[in-house]
Amino acid sequence: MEQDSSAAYLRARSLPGQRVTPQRLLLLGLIRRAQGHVDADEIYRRARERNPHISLSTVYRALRLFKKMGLVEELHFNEEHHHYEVKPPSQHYHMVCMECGKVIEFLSPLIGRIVEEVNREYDFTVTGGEVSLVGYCQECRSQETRTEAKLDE
Amino acid sequence: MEQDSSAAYLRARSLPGQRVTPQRLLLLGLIRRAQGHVDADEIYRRARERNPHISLSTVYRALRLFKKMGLVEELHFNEEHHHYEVKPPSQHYHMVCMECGKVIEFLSPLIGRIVEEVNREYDFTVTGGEVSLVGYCQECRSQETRTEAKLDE
DNA sequence: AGGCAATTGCGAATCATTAGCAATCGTGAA
DNA sequence: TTCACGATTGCTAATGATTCGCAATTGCCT
Repeated sequence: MEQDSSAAYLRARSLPGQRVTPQRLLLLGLIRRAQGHVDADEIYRRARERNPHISLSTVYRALRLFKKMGLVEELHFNEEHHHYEVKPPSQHYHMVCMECGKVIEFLSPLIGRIVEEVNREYDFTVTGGEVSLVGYCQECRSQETRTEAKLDE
Repeated sequence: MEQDSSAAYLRARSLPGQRVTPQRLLLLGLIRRAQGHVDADEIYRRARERNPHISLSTVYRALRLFKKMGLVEELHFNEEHHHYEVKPPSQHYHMVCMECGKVIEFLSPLIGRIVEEVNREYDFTVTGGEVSLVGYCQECRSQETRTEAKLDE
């Protein structure tokens, strides 16, 4: 089952000395099966359903490790906290609705072209990246109940 | 002088009831003249040189206001804190070197094409966005002293 | 000039994330 | 298979960035 395949997966890309623990297996499994991006707290919440004693520190440590191992990608939306997703579920990018917060994923061959261009023009070796567009989705655009929030209120 | 032009600039786009204060003028002036992106702490440091009593809260409040007014753009790099820059100094994007942290700005007409594509394909009205590529710059790529930092060390 | 609401400064609060440390548990060698 | 050592965990406390609460100021409209 998935636990096993994660174990092999993890072990295969571990650096020497790195251990495969049940916590890491659980967390990686959760992120893998979480169709899309999740934040640390969501992962923590789901992990506790399976292992009520798991610690938030462990979640953060695992995320940091997975990121360093290249297994997951850290995303920076408009918010104060980060989101994570397995990498690469094919290179895709995000579009966030400023009204309802919905995140739509998209992909475009043009992005590969941009990366090439940057590599060439600026002599920079691009290893990853993020494209986050913001705007309004169709639903939110149609309802004119766009209550403009004042700053201090 | 710049103070005055900023005053006119600010007043012109203020909502009714919004005030033009010396603090806001100072802060906006600093961001405008800060060729490129700066973070809140850097702005605070520079602002104190001119007004030692200015408060960090005021800096954050002004940034939030300027962002809401559309005067500055908030950038999310790999870090825990945000960066800001005046908007739009022409639509451009960023490339961060993972080794030395240098940020290179670039622009590409392809990005406009992506936005159009997204608008069309997903019925999403894009109002802004961010493209952050990461990789290694030429200098860091050449020095093979790429000391790989272990996670816990 | 005068008054009221917007803004400031300060300190404390909050939120996400990280660090310290003793107890535990994978794992490679015997 | 067992052992021992070091990697990892789970606490809890610390940190760093950002926001809040509130009394004191101060733009700005009349």
